[in-house]
Amino acid sequence: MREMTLPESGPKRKLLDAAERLFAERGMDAVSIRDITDVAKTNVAAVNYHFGSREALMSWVMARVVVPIHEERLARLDGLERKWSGKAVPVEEIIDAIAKPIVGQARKSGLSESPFYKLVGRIFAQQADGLPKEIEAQLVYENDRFKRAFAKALPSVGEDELGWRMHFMRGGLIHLLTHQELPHRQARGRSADASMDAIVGRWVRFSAAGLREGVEPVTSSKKGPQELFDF
Amino acid sequence: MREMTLPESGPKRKLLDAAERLFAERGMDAVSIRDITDVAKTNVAAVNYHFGSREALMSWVMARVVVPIHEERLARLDGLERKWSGKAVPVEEIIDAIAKPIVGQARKSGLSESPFYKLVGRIFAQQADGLPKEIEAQLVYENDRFKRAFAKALPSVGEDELGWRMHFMRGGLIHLLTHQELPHRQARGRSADASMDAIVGRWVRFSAAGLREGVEPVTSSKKGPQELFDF
DNA sequence: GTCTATAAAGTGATAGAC
DNA sequence: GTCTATCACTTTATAGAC
Repeated sequence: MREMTLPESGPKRKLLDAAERLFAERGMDAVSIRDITDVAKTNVAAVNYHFGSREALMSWVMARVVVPIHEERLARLDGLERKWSGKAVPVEEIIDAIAKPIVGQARKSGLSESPFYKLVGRIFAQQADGLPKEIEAQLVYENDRFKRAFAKALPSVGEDELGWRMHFMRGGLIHLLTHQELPHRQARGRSADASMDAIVGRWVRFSAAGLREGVEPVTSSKKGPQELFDF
Repeated sequence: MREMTLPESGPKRKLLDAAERLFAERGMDAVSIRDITDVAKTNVAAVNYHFGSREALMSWVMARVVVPIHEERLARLDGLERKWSGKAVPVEEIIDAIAKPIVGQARKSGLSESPFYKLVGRIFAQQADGLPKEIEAQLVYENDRFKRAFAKALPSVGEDELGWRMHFMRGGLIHLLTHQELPHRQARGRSADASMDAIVGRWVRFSAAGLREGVEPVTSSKKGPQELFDF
């Protein structure tokens, strides 16, 4: 685990917590420095003294949310690759390693679940824009690791096609995180299991099917040369 | 086609055009009344005189973008249901009816393609939030029509499950519209066809596979996706 | 209808007292 | 380190002249 130099307490920590809560509740653009210092019970100058600017504070907030998810994802993927020792990891398990860390971190977070998911979704939606360069690079590495895992599991899917399918998949996750409440409203009380785990499970299966589109199911041994056109 | 009372020319039209362009280029939150009146070459009071408020102008801009797409979607769905006369419409064709109108309207729009797609994506992302109530109701109706069409094609998929799968599907489309450039960057020059038509085609197939997850393929008559690729 | 001038409130950032 | 006071701007909206 890379250690981030983030304070355990003190005013910096109070500002980060306050900003995170407000960003989650209202969206990044709708929170002023004064809103943050009011909640953190510091003076208005504290943000600029401790972080240099509102922008810099925003970066730290995003980093603090994203980095643990990133690290848990890589740890899970490492684990899977060890478990399957060189062989391709099944698609569903790879996708699981993308989604589960979000649910896990939501519980560890001081925020309630729904705002936390919205915050994470918004951060992923703007695709790391505004994150410190160093962390952006980590996310690029993460994306590459997962892409290679998928490529191994789906050798007949061309590289460009795979990139797009991962893009669509990610979009589904972001929409789920930021607008969890919409399908819930439609399913008035009927819903079998409304927990995030269940919903994420639906997303995993949906995405796995999408990624596998056009790929012949492996019945017993390798089938004939497919030569799928990947438009 | 429902006729909207939108001016063909004059200052109202100039303001709508300017606002649309700026919203598309910079995002809804990053455009001030002054930015708009500067581009429209009117005085600052014009927005409030003609529309009452910045918010109201925003609603009109969104409506003007969304309504033609909405109407073309319904027209296409009507056409498909006529064509298949009561029988279930194939999933790919329904999804096509969701996506194609966006590409069509992009060409009719005065904006260049990329900003137009971003604008549409952002409007869909906030799920009609901020739209006039009347138009929001139209979108709810549209969603219901498409959901019923999918339900007919996929009778073994439960209603809640279908709602979630459509949600994931929509998320993929939104992400595609708002971040079209990301996978393009990965595929440096290799890409076979980078047109929006081709990308939307990829999304249609991805989504169809996701919607069909767990559904037994119909083996009775000619199977396979042969005649479905009309992109 | 069009325009200027201005109100009233908010913004991020900072100088300088303590 | 903490805080107040304030700067220099920007925001939406509107009153009132033309």
